[in-house]
Amino acid sequence: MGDMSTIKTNIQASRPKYLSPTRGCVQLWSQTMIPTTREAPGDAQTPSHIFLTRAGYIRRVGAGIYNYLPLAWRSLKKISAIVRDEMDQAGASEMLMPALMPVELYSGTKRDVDYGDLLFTLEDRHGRKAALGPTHEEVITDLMCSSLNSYKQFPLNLYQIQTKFRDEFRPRAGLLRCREFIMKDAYSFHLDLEGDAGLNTTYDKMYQAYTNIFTRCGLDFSAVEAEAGPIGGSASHEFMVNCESGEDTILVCPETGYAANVEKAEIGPRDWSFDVTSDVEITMHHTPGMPGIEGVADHLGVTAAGMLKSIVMRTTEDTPRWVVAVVRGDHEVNEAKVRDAVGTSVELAPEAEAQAAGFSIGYVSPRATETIESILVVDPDTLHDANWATGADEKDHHVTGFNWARDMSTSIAADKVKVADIRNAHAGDPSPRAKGVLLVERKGIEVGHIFKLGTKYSDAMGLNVLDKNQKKQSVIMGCYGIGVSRTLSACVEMSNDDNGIIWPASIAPYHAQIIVIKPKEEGVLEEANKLASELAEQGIDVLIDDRDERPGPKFKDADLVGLPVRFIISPKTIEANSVEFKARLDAGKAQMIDRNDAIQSALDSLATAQNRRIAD
RNA sequence: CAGGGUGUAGCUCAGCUUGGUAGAGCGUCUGGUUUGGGACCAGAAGGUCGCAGGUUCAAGUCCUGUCUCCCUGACCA
Repeated sequence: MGDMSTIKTNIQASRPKYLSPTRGCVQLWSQTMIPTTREAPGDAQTPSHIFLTRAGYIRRVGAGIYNYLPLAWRSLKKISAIVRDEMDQAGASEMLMPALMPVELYSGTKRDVDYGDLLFTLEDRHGRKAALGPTHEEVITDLMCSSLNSYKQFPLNLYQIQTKFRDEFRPRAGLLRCREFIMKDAYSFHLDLEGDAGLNTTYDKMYQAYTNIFTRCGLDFSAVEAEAGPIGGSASHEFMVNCESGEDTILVCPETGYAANVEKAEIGPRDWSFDVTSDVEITMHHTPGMPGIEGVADHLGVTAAGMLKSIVMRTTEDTPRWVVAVVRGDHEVNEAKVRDAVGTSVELAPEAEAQAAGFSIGYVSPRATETIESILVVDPDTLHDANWATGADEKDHHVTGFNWARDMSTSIAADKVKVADIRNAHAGDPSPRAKGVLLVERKGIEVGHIFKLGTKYSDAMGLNVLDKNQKKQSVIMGCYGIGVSRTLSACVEMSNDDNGIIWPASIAPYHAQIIVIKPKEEGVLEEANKLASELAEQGIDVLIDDRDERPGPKFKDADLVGLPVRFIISPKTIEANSVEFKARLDAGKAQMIDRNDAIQSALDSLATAQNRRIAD
């Protein structure tokens, strides 16, 4: 007896995490709800939407609102279990906040305005306004105001897994963008940035926890730098499932692994010089009603890449200063990069005020800064050529043959110009981390986002405590989100073939499917149950397709549902003391294997299914 | 929100131009024949044609309004 339990404990200790730590579950197809369909609904476009619907995981209730049927719910529970496990290990505590909340909570941070129509609001019978939570910064900060009162309580990291509501402008692609969705959101609280109790330590722990979570989910993903918030630096990372059909674009350095969202990606050093000479004379052209780059380029017979685009911005200081940002005509100015170059936050200048200051909006050139007091910021790509087309600083006029050295000698000499990376990066730009290496573009689906919030919410809502020196300090916060339901669909989006879904072992609703051929014949169903029981003993969840159907539809449905391993039991296999076996990953038909090898084949195959994407 | 499309049986769709008894395939149910990659035969159930109003002897079809859902755009887990 004692020996038995010791052995059992050892087996379980060595059992991979994608298997059930206890006995696996065994369920009959005929006794659950798996409404597969031959045809996709007309409104489904993306693979995850089509297959999750066809394979009987989800059904649409309204725009961006879905039923999670038993299969989907099993997968979602498995994802949630992984999330909980890793969050708990990283020192976070789970709790649950309400989805319904008084709207006044949001007016404190002005997010009722910032969020705008994205916030679902409703009225109760007394005419009081309420909101359905899109995230919970306000609720938890409010809670902390009354519960957090000593520096000794830090650091603190709380999370929940809960349904969120966002009145999206356009819900789409099944579970990928919903109005009601399941999210894990965590919030951490600190008094310092550095040190064991500091935000940065917790942030790094969350980064590692997220890496563990998505690895355990069997996803091919990248952690990428995202646009930083109020703190600056690399204070924000997005976790992207790599997938061609993703709507986010990221840029990757193939050499160093540096990866960033396009809006954030830095561009490596580029050669530049103001002293490029040219014989071409500067010439004025009449270009009536052509403020846009494309029209003018056409009219002047140049390409957009041969033009300079000068965007008038201003700082958001108390006494704003003008900023003229110059990039090549085919590039886009990146506001955050201009902010970093200027050293203070900037915004696009309101047209009327810029006009009043003397800027001919739509026809501005770098030369405007010679007469109007302003900061000139220039992208290096505008500085290795000498013959530019650009605005003439006069309504309805452009010039060709502009030459920095010749036509702006005073400003340049006076060192009034800043040369900096101020444009959006593109594939083919130099990597910021490795010399001579070019950035490569990839598509992804954002499933997680970690963020250093700083004191934005604590300041807005008065969350502060006394520190060791009895000084009042604003609490520093971080927040960490995972789209649980989106993770499910992102996985399908990433991993499918013409016949259906291909799950990794860890988040498949069941690990294995047993197809029973001729279940009504004597002993067949019994043999299936016996095999299922043996598999369950190993922590494998089993779905037995016991329906009295012909084999064809059962095979098709099995492909659709996409469980990693499949057994087929029939009078034939029983007679031969064998069983048919097929991994979902393998092409072709099932192979006859010895009945005694069944369990080992399943275990091996599950390991392959789980690890293949990570190996890639 | 802007632009484009859509709504007829549980699902996929035809019928609308040219108004006249509500259709097909799949699925479901019954009986029979079948049983290894979405079988066959016979039968059955199932729709106030998104909703409201109008034109007409007569509207799924024409007109007006309204709603739904989908696709393309800025935002986001």
